[in-house]
Amino acid sequence: MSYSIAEAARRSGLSIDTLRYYERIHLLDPPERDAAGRRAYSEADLTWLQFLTKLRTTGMPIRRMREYASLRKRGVASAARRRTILIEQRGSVAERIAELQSCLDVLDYKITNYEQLEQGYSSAVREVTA
Amino acid sequence: MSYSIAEAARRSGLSIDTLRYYERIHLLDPPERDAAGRRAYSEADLTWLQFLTKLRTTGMPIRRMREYASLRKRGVASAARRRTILIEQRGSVAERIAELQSCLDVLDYKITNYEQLEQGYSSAVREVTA
DNA sequence: GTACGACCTGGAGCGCGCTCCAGGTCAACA
DNA sequence: TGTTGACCTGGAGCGCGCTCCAGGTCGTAC
Repeated sequence: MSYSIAEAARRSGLSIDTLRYYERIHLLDPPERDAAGRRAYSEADLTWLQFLTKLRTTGMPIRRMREYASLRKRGVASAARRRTILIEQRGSVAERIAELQSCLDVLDYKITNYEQLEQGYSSAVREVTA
Repeated sequence: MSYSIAEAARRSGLSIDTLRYYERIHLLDPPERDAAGRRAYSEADLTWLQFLTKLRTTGMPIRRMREYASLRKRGVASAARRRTILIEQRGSVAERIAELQSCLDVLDYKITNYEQLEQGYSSAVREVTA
């Protein structure tokens, strides 16, 4: 089973342009081509794309994804290095979550203030007009 | 008490250039100037900068921060609208946290696999070489 | 009085991650 | 046979959020 670029885009959630772009920058190996020279993405290509989008969502820069991609081509020998990259990324995601949590607290505090203002608590005015 | 731009940068964690940039794009009202025409940031300026950096950390685009900033200048009348913006942002932060959590799960799964590989579980090879 | 360092301005430049475009090929269908 | 539509290529362009630069002004220290 293989997929046209449109189908691969639909399934991966990336745009057609982005798929070609990822190939150009060696994030994705060139997929097979059909008789007419059109890209035919394999199941494995899609799995890899899915993982790439996860990495992207974590905020991993493309340059780092490329490093990971190139290590992957070197097979099992590169497993330790790849693991290190993932562990680092896990750390940075955890940090980011903590950071967002703290922002969430600030937002909650502010929102509460606005609500108190709405309810006529004059003590909230100081905060809201600050 | 007022602060030089260098001091304000140090305290806010933003660069000097960024402070001037924020002023230029009306995220920050022009601070007072000292006798020599140099910026003199007030305590209130710093408080606002601190809040701005929180918003930025949540991923709020600058255009939206500008909207918030301009509402703030309109005083209490704009409080409801500002509250709405913050509530929306809280929602998007919560979503983002959830998304990151799910990425964390994927990373953990992958990392576990790499560790099993290291320990000689051949069943992990399939995953790692995929 | 001159050297220094912090600050000023307007404007150009940059890195990132796409996104769009022109001009072309090809297979399928009316 | 002609038109459509999906796909191709190489390369330019874009929006974001800064970041850097040249050339200038001030106040202080020697």
